[in-house]
Formats: sequence, C-alpha cells, structure tokens
Amino acid sequence: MRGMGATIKDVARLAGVSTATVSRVINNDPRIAPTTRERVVECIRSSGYRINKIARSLKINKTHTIGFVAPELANDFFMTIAKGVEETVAAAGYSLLIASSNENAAQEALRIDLLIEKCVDGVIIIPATSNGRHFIELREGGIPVVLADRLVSDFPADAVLVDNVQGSREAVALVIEEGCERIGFIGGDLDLTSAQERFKGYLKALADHGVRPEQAIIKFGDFHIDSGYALMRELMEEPNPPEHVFISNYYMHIGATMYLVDHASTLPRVPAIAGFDDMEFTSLLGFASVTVKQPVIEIGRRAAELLIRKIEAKDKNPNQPARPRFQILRLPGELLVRDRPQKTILARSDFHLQK
Amino acid sequence: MRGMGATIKDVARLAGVSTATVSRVINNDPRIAPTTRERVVECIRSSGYRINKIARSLKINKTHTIGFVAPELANDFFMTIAKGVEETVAAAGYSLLIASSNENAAQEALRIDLLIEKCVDGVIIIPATSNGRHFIELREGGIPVVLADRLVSDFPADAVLVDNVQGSREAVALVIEEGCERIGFIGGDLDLTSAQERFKGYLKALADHGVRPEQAIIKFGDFHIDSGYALMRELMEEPNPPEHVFISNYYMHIGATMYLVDHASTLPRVPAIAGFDDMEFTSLLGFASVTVKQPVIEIGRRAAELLIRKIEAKDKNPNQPARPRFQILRLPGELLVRDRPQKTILARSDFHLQK
DNA sequence: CTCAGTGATGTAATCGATTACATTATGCTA
DNA sequence: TAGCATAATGTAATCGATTACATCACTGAG
Repeated sequence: MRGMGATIKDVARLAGVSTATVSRVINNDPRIAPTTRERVVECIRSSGYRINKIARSLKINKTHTIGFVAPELANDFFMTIAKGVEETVAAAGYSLLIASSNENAAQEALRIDLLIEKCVDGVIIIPATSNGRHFIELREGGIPVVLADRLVSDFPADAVLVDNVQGSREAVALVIEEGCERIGFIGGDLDLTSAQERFKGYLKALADHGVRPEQAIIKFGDFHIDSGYALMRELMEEPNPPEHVFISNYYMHIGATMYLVDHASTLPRVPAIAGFDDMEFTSLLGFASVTVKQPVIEIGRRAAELLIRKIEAKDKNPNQPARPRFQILRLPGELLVRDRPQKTILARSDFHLQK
Repeated sequence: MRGMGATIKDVARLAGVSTATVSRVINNDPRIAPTTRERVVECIRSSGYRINKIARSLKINKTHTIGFVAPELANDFFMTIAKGVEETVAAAGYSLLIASSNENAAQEALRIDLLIEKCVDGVIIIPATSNGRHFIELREGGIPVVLADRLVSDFPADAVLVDNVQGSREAVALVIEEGCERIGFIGGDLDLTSAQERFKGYLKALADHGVRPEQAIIKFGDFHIDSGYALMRELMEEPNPPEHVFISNYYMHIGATMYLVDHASTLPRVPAIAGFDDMEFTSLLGFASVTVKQPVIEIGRRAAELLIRKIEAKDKNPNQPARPRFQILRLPGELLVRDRPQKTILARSDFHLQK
C-alpha cells in the first residue's frame, strides 16, 4: 500500500478548509464556490494527493470491484469471456478481481469466500462443476451473481451462455442432410451442463432425422486436448469407425485433430469433424466441416451488463429485491460451414529436445 | 458489498466480550484463554460473521491484493503468465486485480492510476509499449513493481523475461549450421524490447557465421496474426524468397503459417519456419523446424515471487529501501528441434456463413 | 502480607474517507 | 431594516476493523 501519500486531511490543512470541503471537491459536489474549488484543486495537485479508495469503500459500502472466477486462466475461451467482462465493467467504473478455481469445486468455494471478504460488489462465475451449493453464501451476503457458460444445480441464478442444444443440433442436422447419418460423438463430462446440452442437441438432431444413436461411437471425456486425442483414438479403433464425428468443444477438437494428423497415414479413412466452438485457430484444423461459433466476447459483455444492472438496482433499492425469477440468456451460436473436408493431410511432428 | 452481515461488534456483544478480544481470536493471538476463544468462535459461527477485509486493510495499511496489467486478456501467452502469477500470489495469500491496457500506453497509465488508488500492495506489468514514464507514479507511491516479458525505457525496474537474444541466436544458428544461410526474418515492432532483442539475436547468429544480413528479406510488423500473414506474403512475393524464415513470435508464426497454407499450391517452394515461442498449438503448425520455447508459466511465477519478496521486505522495513540496483532475471529458452520441414501440406479452408 | 510479574481482557484512538446536520454569510423582499 | 431563503462551509459521527495502553485478577517470592 501507499507509503506516506498525502491524505484528505493534509490537503484540507494546506488549503485552509475542512476535510468536508475537500471531499466535496473530489466528488464534484456542485455547492462549492468556484474560487474554493480552484484553490483545493491546486492543493491536491501540489501535494500529490490521491484518493484512498479503501477508505472510501469502507464508508460508502461499495468497492467498485467485481469478482470473476474461472476454472482456468490459461484458456482462450474463458479469457475471451474475461475480456468481454473487463471491457464492460471497466467502462462502468469497476475493476476486476480475478481468481482461478482450478476446475475444482473446493477451490472455487475458497475463492468465493475470499471475494466475499474483499467485499466485491458482484461476481461473475464460470462454474467449475455442476455443484453450486457454495454459491449460496453469495446470495446470503446479498452479492449479485451472474453465471457464464455453464449452469449449476442447487443454485438458480441469472446466467449468460450460448444456446448449446440449438447449436449442436443444427450442426449435426447439417451433416445428416449432407448425406452422412453415422456420426460419432466426442463430448465432455456430463457433469457440466454445457456438455449435457451439446449431447442433447446431437441426440435431437439424430431423432429429428430418424437416426438411431449408436452406443459404440459415442464417447465422453473431459473437454481437454488429451481427452480429445484419446477419444478419437477409441473411435478410430472401433471395428466400424464413423466417417464424420461431432466434437463438442474446441480443445477436444484440437486433440482429436492431433490424433488424426499423427495417424492419417495408417487410417483406412480419415473422418471429417463437425465441432462446437470456432476459435482463433479452428481454421488451422484440417478436417473441420462445420463448426458452431459461440459469441464468446458477447457472453462476457452480456454477463457483465446484467451484473451491473443488478448491482445498480440493488444500490438504488437495498432492501429485498425478492425478484423471484432468474434470467437465463441464451445467445445463438453461428453455424460456420467450411469446404468439404480436405483430402490433404495436415502435418504434425513431435519434437525431440536438443542440448 | 455485503448488505447487513454481522460485524465484529455484533460478535463481541453476542459473546459478551470486547471487540478487541474478538479481533484477537480472529487473528489467532495466543494470549486468549481457551474457553473464551471457544465461546467467541461459536458466536462467529452462529452469527455468520465474516471479516470485512476493507476495514482491515484500511487499518493495517495492506490490501493483500496485487495488480496485474497486461496488454490484452484474450492472449494465451499473457494469460499463461497470469496463471503463474495467480498460482503464486494466491499461495501467499494475495489476490489478483487484473487490468488490460489494450496495448495502449494511455490506457495503461489510467489502469495504473486506478491500481494505486485501490492501494494494491504491488504490481506486475507486461508493458504495452516501451514507454514507462507513467510507471514512476508507482515508485513515488512506494509500490513495488516487477515487469514481465518486456522492459521499458525511463523506468529501470526488476523484471523477469526470457533470454530473447540467446534464444533467437541459437535457433537461427541451428538453421545455418544445417546448411541454410539465407534466412528471412519476420519480427515485431522494434519499439518493444522483446522484438528488439530477438532481432538482435538473429543478427548475432548471422554475424557469428559470417552471413551478411539482407534487407529485402527482413520484415517488421506487430506481433499479431494478421501481421504475420501479411509479412509472409511480402516475403514470398520477393523476387528471390528465402527458403527458411525466422519468425519472432507465436502469433506471427500462426499468421505466416496460414498464408503458406492458403498459397502452398501456387508457391514455387514453401519455406520452413524457425520460430520464437512454442505454445500449445505450435505442434499443429506444419512448417516449423525449430522453435524457442519460453518458460511462460515460470516467468509468471518468478515475477510473482520476486514481487512478493519485495513487498515483504518493505513490510518489514518501510523506510527507504533505496536499493540502487534492479534485478533483471533472464530465464533461458529451450530449443525444440522438429523433424525436417514437412513435405505434406497443411489444409486450411475459409468458411462461408450459412443462414 | 505485600508486591512484582504474568496472563486475560477491556478502553479508546486510529486508519482515510463521507455526510447529516449545524453554522455562518449573503442576498433579496417587503 | 428586519426577516428569511439560499449558498458555502465546518463539525463531528461513522464505516469495521486493529492495537497501544490500561486495567484487573491471580500467583508466588520474600
């Protein structure tokens, strides 16, 4: 913290006024005489005074800080949401206290405790698991919450996320309509609502077209690169592998692609991939046919807007809002159709370490 | 902020003790009688009391918060540094106030002002530009600073970064030793020290081997995908394009690869790429020969450790540390050698929007 | 028995702001 | 010119903790 900066008292003494007057100048209270204001402003400058927002927060009971909890920081998807959030809250005069839950409900609970103690004005959470029991402490503390990307059980709340069912349903439908009915599925842990919903969309698309789902070519893992790699292997080692695979997240898509690149030469037929998520590098993944592009930044922006609205509503009317219904905003995904799956082969080489 | 939570006063009343006693219990002061402690603890639980760290911070003049300023949030490299920082500071009991400078010195200055006013205990900055004049306000406020990844002029400070010169020098040397002397260069804005240093390493490697640099195949841009794409085009449109190109950052490497993929069929010869940075997706970039892998998380960890040491030193001895010399920690990069540049072609297709 | 020492707890000032309320000065009306 | 509205500023309580110092009870030494 600041070592020995001037305080409001120092400025007051210097300007020969009371601290109340200085405070009013700082806060642009209109009933300060222009000449006084000028003198105070000058003293503020000459003393190098800077407001201490900790003191201010204590008094006005508002920190202008919002908490953001994500399962992981080094993750393009989550951090693009964070970017949307930061943009939006910064424009509204808030700053962002960020915490990683490390994909772990216990750590998530700890981080939330900390945010509460630090008196954040609101919180945006990308839940680590489907377990939201520990979020109720926020509610008890009267802290507005908005969830992003995923929902949780035990804790109904406002949330902003993509329309997962619709997205995967459309992508899979498109593949079927192009003439391929046997579509494999690679998905994330069904504990996560996003994984559930994307699976549901897949099943719906099949049902819409009278296609019966086939156990053997439906695989679940955990939304990470390695899992995508492993599951694509499992699929390709089936007696009768599918010619098209729907992969329900970006990182699994990458892992699966890596597997195909590594084994392209030995596979009888390289499948095409329909994928959920279209991120910065998706266009480099050689086997993609269709992808569902999430409006990722927009998810962050909307979540932040919603949160700020809630905070300001609460500021105006601090007694029970008792709003009984929560708002779940499902933004539409965008279907990106690529050329027919390429026949060319993507190159990948493992490296060996030198020296 | 919290609506109506119990305060230390409420707990004190409930337990029939003074607030001092409650505070001592909270802070594990040993001279509290076991029976009293028990009673107070029970009252804390039953009242749902949580400490208000804002009030505490005001009194003890320490927020246990550190600021982190990066040029961009949705960036794998910066956020991997952030991950290392978060891990480390969280373990030491600090939390992270994060801000994006949007690659813009003016915004950077604003964010730093805000961090000062919020009384952070220290700051880690990945500078947006080489201009560090606005950092001196931190010094004046007595706030410890550590820079990461880049240095700035006008503000000598502790810093943690990779050894850029050494990394690019080794990578380029390796290419030369493999028999290719005409190596193109694609680099970032020389305003950034990282861009400067990597260029310097390139030149040094050439000089080491008696190779004269060739203006026409040395191109500068801005460390982004589009710039990499554009510069690779420029290079390939030279009358006599090089057969090997050194690209001095991850995103430019990606952009350049995209250009090559898009134009592989029309190019007389697709160059191999030696690159600075080896990130999650580098192995998917088909033309890489050698890459310099930065210890990215480690940069974040070390920066955080250094900062925390400085903070704690200052806590112990708040008067002028006046340490005259700053510590610049240059971590070694790791050279990753891939198989010879692939002859296979990576596939990429642009998409068209449907519906 | 007295008194110093020790342990447990309380009193009250303090951190740096904000703000309700009080006070004073000023101008305007009748 | 009295009287009152209004403008400008000051006084002091307050936010919720921490902590130096004071107090008090008890123990054991002399």
